[in-house]
This record gives sequence, structure tokens and C-alpha cells, in this order.
Amino acid sequence: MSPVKPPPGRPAPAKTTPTIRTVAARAGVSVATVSRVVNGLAPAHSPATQRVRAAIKELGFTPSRLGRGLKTARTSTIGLVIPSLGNPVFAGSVEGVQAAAREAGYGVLLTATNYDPGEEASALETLLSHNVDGLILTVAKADGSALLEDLDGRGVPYVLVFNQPSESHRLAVTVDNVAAARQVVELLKGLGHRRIGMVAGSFTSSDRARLRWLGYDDAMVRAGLKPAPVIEVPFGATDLTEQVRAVLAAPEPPTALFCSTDLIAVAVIGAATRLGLEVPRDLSVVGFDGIAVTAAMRPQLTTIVQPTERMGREAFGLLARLMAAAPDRPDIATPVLLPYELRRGETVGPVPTGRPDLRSPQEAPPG
Amino acid sequence: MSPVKPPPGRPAPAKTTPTIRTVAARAGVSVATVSRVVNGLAPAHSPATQRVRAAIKELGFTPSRLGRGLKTARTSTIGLVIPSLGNPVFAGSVEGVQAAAREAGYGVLLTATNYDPGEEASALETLLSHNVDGLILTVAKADGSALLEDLDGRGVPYVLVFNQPSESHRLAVTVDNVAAARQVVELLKGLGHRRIGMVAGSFTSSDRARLRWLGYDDAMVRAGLKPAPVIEVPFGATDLTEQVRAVLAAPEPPTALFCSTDLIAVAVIGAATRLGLEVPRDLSVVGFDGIAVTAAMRPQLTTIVQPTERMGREAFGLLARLMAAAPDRPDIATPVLLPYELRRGETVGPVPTGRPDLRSPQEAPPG
DNA sequence: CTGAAAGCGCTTACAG
DNA sequence: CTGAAAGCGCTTACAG
Repeated sequence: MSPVKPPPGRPAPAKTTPTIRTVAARAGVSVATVSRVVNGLAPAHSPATQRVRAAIKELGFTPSRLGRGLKTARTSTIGLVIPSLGNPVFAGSVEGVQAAAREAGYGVLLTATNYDPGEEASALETLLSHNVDGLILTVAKADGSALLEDLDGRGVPYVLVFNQPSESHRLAVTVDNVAAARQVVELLKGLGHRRIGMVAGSFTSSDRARLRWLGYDDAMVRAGLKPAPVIEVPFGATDLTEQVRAVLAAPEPPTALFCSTDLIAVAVIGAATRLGLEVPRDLSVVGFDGIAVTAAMRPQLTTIVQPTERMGREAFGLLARLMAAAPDRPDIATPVLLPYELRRGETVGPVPTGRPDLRSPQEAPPG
Repeated sequence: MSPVKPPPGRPAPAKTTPTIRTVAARAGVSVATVSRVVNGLAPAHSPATQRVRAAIKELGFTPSRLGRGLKTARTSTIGLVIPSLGNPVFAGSVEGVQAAAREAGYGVLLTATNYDPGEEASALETLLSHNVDGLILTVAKADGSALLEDLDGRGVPYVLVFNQPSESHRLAVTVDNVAAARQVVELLKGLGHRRIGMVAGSFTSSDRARLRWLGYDDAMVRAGLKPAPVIEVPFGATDLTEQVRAVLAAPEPPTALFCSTDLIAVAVIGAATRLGLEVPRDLSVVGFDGIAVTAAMRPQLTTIVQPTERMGREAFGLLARLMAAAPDRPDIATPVLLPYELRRGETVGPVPTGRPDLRSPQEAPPG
């Protein structure tokens, strides 16, 4: 009566997956011998080994990770926690982690937390309940994080990416956010800008944003310039017209805006355009991250390019060492600060000599 | 001699993870009872249950998925295969899958194939070796795929995302790519465009690209217009200046370009800008996908917006039904075609009346 | 060089 | 309602 039947030629796929026992029977040896062959612990050319190899091939046997894992307390699986895939900068590190992990025979269990510190804890719980051997994390903040303390206490190996902890015992792969931000300010200053503002993602969701602000603030002060109050915007916001209008309508508006991420920079440029300004003629804009799409855009975004894929790869490398080391020797590896690159792009230019006045009538200066 | 010692206050974290046996001993019951309590099979208020619950809490016990998995042949883990995270359109579906999976207590093992059909097979092997309960895939092509045949043969439950197979027995969550592409052509035609070109990602890496071209071709013919030969570009290319120059330097160059993805559209707009053209004044451009960053850009990209996160969620929903069903009843679910939206944006306009001549001198028309 | 046996942490008929 | 026991697929001392 069933409307669709499989073609009669194809028999029911009741083929049960072969186990080590099936293989042993087929090869006429014990399961121990099969296990040794699979793990490379058997003599390479003995007749028994030959027969086992043949049986494995004929049966298409793959050892179950569950059985193995139960015995060895290892799953060859790591957990990866990131704020969001919506930002391609994280996509880059995920690809790096994933590629390195695959080469090493590890699986990657992925979770996104949507920049919500509350979700971080539950994501971690989920991953831990899947018996991951280690973790690679990008969290809201690395310093004084109860979450990380907890992980330390449990003795779970982990490595941070993007986070830049001040406590050096926490392993992290990142760039020098402070130095990079300083360099942005210096570039802008070199172009003649004195009033440089900063737009940043929410500090409570991103210690990187805060670090970049620190670098901005420091460089401004050193250069004898007055840092402007930071404009914090929520992550994921695509329309920043009102924020940009507000900052440009101030009495002494900035001539350049440093954004803590490329995504914010794109939104700022979009907002400026909508307000009738042209970038960089009327306003210089700099981002941070170096996501691919900003290289294709015209004008090409000026930004700090992070080696995201490499960051992911190196993070897995560190984690692998950690997982291989005895649990009481976590000092086997040290934090990694990777080089970044300031891509000059086309969104910065000299100080505008005059530009559309965005102040609303009632705010216009006397005269 | 070790330079850094843990503070003496904190004892060595030798705390061994509690097992079902530990809990049983603590509560003075058998492991069977603990198992029943954990799985909600014990009487809710019996004294034994109470004691077990207390012991679980005191010990911080979480059942090992390895032990459970060995018994039940389930890992509560699914595999997710996508071409690349570099394209945010996939990031969206990944987030959807991941969120739905987490809510259902499933872990998601992620792998990217870099649009390489060869990597698809090895990625699948890796995932299967991790004993995933099911798979969600975006592959190069769904029709006549040896990979999918193999999966069918093995009886592994899987659901496709983005792929739009013509064979209806393959479960997929996608949009109607052909219809959407037609709609783009109709929009352009309504604006007066007659010479509409198409730039597409490599057909061999993406059956979606081919389907969108099919829709384009069909709509052109129906409208009495002449379809131009498709310009295939490799995935991941950010500089399309030469390709765009070539197509616009042709004798009867297109006045509008339909791109099979947003990322390609962004690159095409960048190339046009570099060539001294203004979009949409000199050239109309339409994308496909609706990735977030194109909403922030000015001019805002005209594109087909796919509900990517929802696609991911629905895919997991289908897979969950499949995994719950008996292996011989795969007909429990049917393919899902989700609605898309044509976002008008700002990159399309009327046919240009005149624009910079991109033909090189030797190609200039006589006179 | 190879095998018999114990055991990793669970679940689940089977008794009682 | 609860427990004793078998067994899921492996690995690994321990003998031989």
C-alpha cells in the first residue's frame, strides 16, 4: 500500500555496522589483535596482521569512537565558542580551527553565544556534557571571568582567541589590540586630523572593543589631542544613522571616526552617505578586523587586518599541546601575539575644509 | 623548582568526575535506580528518588554521553557540512541549525569544504566516524550526487540546505531559486533594461548558481530578451575588475548585471566603481542572498533575501523527525520551500542614457 | 607475538 | 518499585 517503494533491485539496507568482533571473527584472530592492528601496535607484516587488514577493508570497518572513548576518556572532539557567526571575523577563526582540527583527526563542536554572557555559561555546559577534550573560546571578557575560573578549577584545557587577557597564565591567540589602535590614531593624525572620534561595540560584550579604545585614548593623549567620549553601539546594529548624525551635529564634530570593528565601520559609512556626506572627502573612517567584503567595497575600507584563519589554526595548535600534556603541566605553552596589518584603503583622507552642516536649525551658532 | 606554583590555598584539582556508580553509592541505591531517575523513569517522589536527586546535586553529576551512547547507539550529535563560512549566507544557516540543535540537546559538529567536491567526501567521512546521528548538508550539487547516494545506501538521515534537488525524495530546505531569479529579471525589465547580463559563481561548485541562471535564462526568453552568456567567476574572488571590464567593453554591453550571490554583487559594484562607473546611474546591479552587510552599505544592495537562520532551524526540525522515525520510514517529512523577499535597495535604476566608454581604442567603432 | 579477561559508564530486559 | 546482571565497542595490563 505504500505509495513509494524502493526499486526491487536494491535490497533493504539492513547491513549492520561491523564491530571489532566481526573483524576478529572474519580474520580468525582475537579482538585484541584487531585493536593492535588498528592502532599500529601490531607487527607490520605478520600473517595475522595481513588477514586483519584484509578483513577491515572487506567489511569497511571503522572503529567506534564511543567504545574507544569510553576506555580512553577521550573523544577527539573539541568545543568552539564564539559570539556570533554573523561577523565574518569569527567565521575566519572558525575555519582555521576547523581545518587544523580536521587534519589532526578532531571534530569541532560549535556554539554561538550571540554576545550574551549568560549564554556563554550554558553553551559551555552543553559542550562539556558532550565530553569535549578541550575548548577554544572567544568570550565577552577574559579578565576576572567567573566562567574561565570555573574552567581552570575543573582542569579543562582551553585556549582563547581574540580575547587578550592581562593575566598571562591564560593562553590566548590574538593581536596587540592596544598597539593597533594607537597606530590608527597616528595614521589619522599624520593626515592632519585633530578631532578624532571613536565608535565601538559594547564594552561589556567585548573586551577587544575596550582594549582598542584604550589604545585610542592613550594615543590621543600622547599626541596632545583630546579624546572624545566613546560612542558605544550594540552589536548587530546595521543602521547607525542617528548615532552618526548626533556625533556630527556636535559643536566641534570629529573629522575622522575610528570604529572598533569593520561591520561598524561599514554601517558608519552607510550612515554618513545617507546624511549626504562623502567618505573620505567629508569624513575619514577606519575599521578593525579586515573582513573580506570590505576589500571588495569601494571605497575600500581602511582597517587593521587580523590574520583570523591563522589565529584559529594557532589556537588549535596550542590546545593540542595542552591536551597532550599532563594536566598539571599547563605551562607547556605560552600566549601568542600575532602580527596585524594596517591596510591603508581609501576611506581616509585629509581633513575636510568644509562639509555639509548637520546641525539642526536650533543648534546653529549665532551669526 | 617550578617558577609558577598555584596559590597554596587552592588544593590540587584531582577531583575525579562522578559516575553513576558514585551517585548510587552516595544515595545507597543501585545504579539502575540512578539511571531511572536521570531518565525520568523513576517514581517522582519516592524516598530513593529524593536521595538520588540530592546525591546528583551534591556531586555535580552529569551522565557521560559516551556510556549512554555506547548503549543506545546515539550520540546526540549531528554533523553540519557547508561550503565555507566566508560567505555570511552560510553563517546564517549555521546559526539557525546550531540554535535549534542546542535547544534539543544536540551538539553540532561543523565542517567546511571550501567549495571543493573532493573535500565533501572526506568531511563526511570524518563526521560519520564521530558517530553523528544525522547530517545537515550544503553540497556542490544535489542531483546525481554519488555522495548522497552513498548516504542513502547507508541509511544515514540527512537534510539539505540551500541545495534544491529535483528528485523530491531528497529532503531539503531552500527557496525557489528559479522563481526568485525570474523575479529579478522582471524587476530589471520593468525599469526598462533590455540587455541584462549575469555573473555567477562556478556552476560545478553550486547547483544554486545554476538554478538561478536557469531562472534568468527562462525569464529573459519569456520576455523576448536575449540572454547573455553567463560570466562564471570562482568563489572567493574579491577583485572582478577584469571580468567586469571585459563584459562592459563588449559591443552591446549590458546595462544591468544580475549576480548569483551578494558577495559577487559587492565585488562587481567595487569593480564598476574602479572603472569609473557609478551604480546605479551607469549600471544596475542585483545580488542574491541578503547578507546583513549589504543592508548597511550605501547604495544599499538590491537583492533576494533568503531567510537563512530560519532555513537552518527548519532543517534541524526535519532532521529531528527523521532521526526519531524508524529507519524504514524516511517519508515522514517533506521538502520545504521557504519564502524569499526581493529587497528593492538602491543599486538598480533606469537604463543609463550614456556612460563612460570602456571599449579600448582598437575596439572603438568606426567614425 | 597473541589471546583471555577485565573494565570504561551507561541502559534495559528480567526477576522479585 | 527496585536490584543484579548482561552487554554496548573498545583498550590494555597480564599471561603465555
